[in-house]
Amino acid sequence: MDLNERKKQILQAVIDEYIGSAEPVGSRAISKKNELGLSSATIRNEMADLEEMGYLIQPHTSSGRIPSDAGYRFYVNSLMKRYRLGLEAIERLQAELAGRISRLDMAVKRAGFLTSMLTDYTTVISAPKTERTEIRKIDLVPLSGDAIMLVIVTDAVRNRIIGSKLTEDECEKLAAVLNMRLKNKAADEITYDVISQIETEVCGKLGIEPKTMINVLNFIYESVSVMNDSEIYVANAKSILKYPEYRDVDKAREIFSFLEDKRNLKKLFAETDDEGIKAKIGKENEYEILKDSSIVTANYSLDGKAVGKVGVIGPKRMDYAKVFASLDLISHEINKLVGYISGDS
Amino acid sequence: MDLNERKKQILQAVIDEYIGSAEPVGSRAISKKNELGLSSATIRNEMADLEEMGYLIQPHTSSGRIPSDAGYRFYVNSLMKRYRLGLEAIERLQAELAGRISRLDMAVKRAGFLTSMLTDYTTVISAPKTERTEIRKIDLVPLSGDAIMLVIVTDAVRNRIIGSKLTEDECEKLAAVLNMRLKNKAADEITYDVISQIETEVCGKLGIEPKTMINVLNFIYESVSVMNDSEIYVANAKSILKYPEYRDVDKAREIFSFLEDKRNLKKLFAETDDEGIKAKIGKENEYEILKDSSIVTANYSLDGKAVGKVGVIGPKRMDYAKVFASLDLISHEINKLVGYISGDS
DNA sequence: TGTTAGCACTCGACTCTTTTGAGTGCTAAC
DNA sequence: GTTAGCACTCAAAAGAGTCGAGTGCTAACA
Repeated sequence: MDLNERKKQILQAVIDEYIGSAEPVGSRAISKKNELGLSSATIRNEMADLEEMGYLIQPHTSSGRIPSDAGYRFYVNSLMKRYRLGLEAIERLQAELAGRISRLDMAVKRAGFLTSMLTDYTTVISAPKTERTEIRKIDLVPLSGDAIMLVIVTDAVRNRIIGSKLTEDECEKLAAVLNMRLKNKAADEITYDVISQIETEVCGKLGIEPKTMINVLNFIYESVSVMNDSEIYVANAKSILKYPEYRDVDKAREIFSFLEDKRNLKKLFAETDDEGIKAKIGKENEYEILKDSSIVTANYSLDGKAVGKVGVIGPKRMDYAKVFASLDLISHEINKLVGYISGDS
Repeated sequence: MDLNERKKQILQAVIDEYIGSAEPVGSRAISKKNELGLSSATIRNEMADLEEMGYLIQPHTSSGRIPSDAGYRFYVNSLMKRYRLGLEAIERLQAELAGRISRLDMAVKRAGFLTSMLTDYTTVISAPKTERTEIRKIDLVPLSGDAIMLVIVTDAVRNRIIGSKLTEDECEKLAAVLNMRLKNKAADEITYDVISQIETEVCGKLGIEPKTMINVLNFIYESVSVMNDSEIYVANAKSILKYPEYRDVDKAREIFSFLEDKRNLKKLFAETDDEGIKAKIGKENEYEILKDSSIVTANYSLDGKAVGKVGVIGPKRMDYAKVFASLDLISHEINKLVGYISGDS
C-alpha cells in the first residue's frame, strides 16, 4: 500500500495546485507543469491509482481530482515542503509584539491578530490559564479623602479604589466578614449566589452603606469571574468569507455562531494535543460544522509548561506549510513574551 | 407636494409590507389586506403618484414597488407607529443589565450585546468618553515584600502592584522624575515617543533595574492609551448575513472590514446628532459602503451630558419602529446604570 | 369626479434543451 | 512502461420557451 516516489510527487503536485485554485485538478494541468516530464496519460493512470488508494476523490466522472482527507493527511505528514517566511514579515511581527504591552491578555490578543494577518485565516487564541486559584486574603484599607482600597490576593494581587466613607474600624469588620466567607475558597466556588447571599445577610448587620457594599462585592465577583474563564479571542473571523468553500452564506453564519460561543472554542482546544503543532483535517474534527474545515493548533508555554494555545481555522485546502511556519514563529515569539512580562494581570 | 391621507396610508402599507418580505410590493397585495377597501386599480394609480413624487421606486417596469430613501425618511418622520416592546423582554433586559457588573466598560459591552439581541441587528456602542484628562500625579509606594505600588491620578485613580525591590528613597526619586516629565500633561500628549525617551534617559541615570522601569512605563503608557481611546464595541456583526440584501458575500465582507476598524465607527458616531434617537437612511450616510444600509443612533448620558452612543446597523428596510423603541429603552437603562456605577474605571 | 373592471403588455424567474469543453478511461502502438 | 488517439461523460454555460405577478391605460359606472 506504499506510495512510490512518482505517486508521491503527483499527489503533492495535485494538492499544491488545488490549494491554490480550489478547482479540481486534471491530469493535463499536472503534465503541463512539466516537473516530472510525463504525459497526461501516464499521470492519468497514476491518479486513478491514487484515487483507488483513497488519497484523491473525483467529484464526478468527468472532472479532475481533489484531495481526500487522507490525501491531505499524507501531505501534511510526509509531503509538505518547509515554508520560509519572509524576513520582513518576521521582523515586522517581532516589532509589533515587542511594543508597549504590559498586560498579558493584550499581548495575547495582539498575537492572535498578527497570526491571522500572517496566515490570512481566522485565528483563535487562548490566554494563559491560571490553575485553580483561590482567594488567600481580602483587605480593605481606608485611604485619605473618602476612599478605600480593596485588595484581593490570590496568586496575583488585584486591587481597586472605591469612593466610600468607611472608617478604619468598619473596614476591618467588613474585611473580617469577607475573609470568613471567602478565604481559601477556589474562584469557581464563588458563584453569583454566594455573593448575593453575602449582600443580603451582611449589609444590614454591619450597617454599611449599600452602595459601598455593592461596589465591593461587584469587584470581588468580577475578579473571580476573570480568574475563572481563561479568555479566548477570535481574530479575523471575517476572513472565512474569502474562501469559495464558504460562499454559502448560511454555512458561513453557522461558523460565525460557532466561533462566537467560547465554550465551543475551549472544548476545541481541550481536545488538541498539548505539544507541537498539530493539524486536524476535515472529519478528524469532532464538530459537524468543521467537517469541511481544518484546524492547526500550536501551544505556547511558560517555563516549559503548556499554558495557552493558538489555532488557525480555514478550509481543508489551507496552505498548511505556511500555517505551520507561522504558528511555529508565533508560538516562539509568545514564549519569549510570556517570560518577559511580569506575572501580574 | 403634500400627501393626502390615503396616499400616506398606502405608503405606510407598502413600507410595512416590504420591511417584512424584502420583495417588491404590488398593488394587489395592498388591496388584499383590505384595510382601505380599495381595489388594486385605485391603489395602482396612487402608487404611480407616489413613485412620481419620489417615495417609491419600481425596480423594473412590471414589478411591484419598493420604498426609496425619501420614502423611508417620510415613514420614519411621520408614518411609523409606536412599537411596544413586550414586557418580558423589557424585564429580562433590565435584569441582565442589573447583574454584577461593576466595570463600566463591561456594562457597556453587555448593553451593546443586549441591544443586538433585542433588535436582531448589528449593534455598535461606545463607552463613555472621558474628556481631555490630564495626569495630576504619579505615586510610587513601596510595599512590604519586594513590591511597589504605582498610582496614576487623573480624574480617576489607576494603580498597579509591580514586583520590584526599589527602596523608599529610589521610589521617591523615580516618582519625582516621572512627575516632572508627565504631570499636568494631557493624555494625548503622552505619546509612545515621550515614554521611550524617558526610558532611555532616566534608566541609567537613576540606576534602576531596567525590568522595573519597563513595567512602570508600560503601565503608564497603557493607562494613557486607555484614556485616549474611548472604546467602541461591535455586537452581533454576523447578523448582517441574515438579511437577503447582504447575500453577496463580498458586500458582507466589506461591511465586516468596515466594522472592524474602530476609526470608522468613531467617525460614524462623531457625525451623528448628540441628542435623541436619529436615523440615517441609505445615502444619508457618508460612507459608500453603507449606502444600502441604515443606521439608527441614540445617546446615553451622565448628569444630562451626552457621553456615549449606541447605534444599530441594518438593511434600509429595517424595522425602524422596533429599533427606535429598543434604543429608547436601552439608552434609558444605561443612563440609570452609569449614574449608579461609581466613577472609577 | 373618483373608482373600478378589464385587457394588453412587460419582464424577471423558472424550466427545458442544446452546446461546449475540460476531463476521463481505454486501446493500440511505440 | 509510456504515450498518442479517440470515444465518452457530465457540469456549466447559453439559448429558447413558458409562466405569472405586476403594470398602465381605457372605458364604464356610481
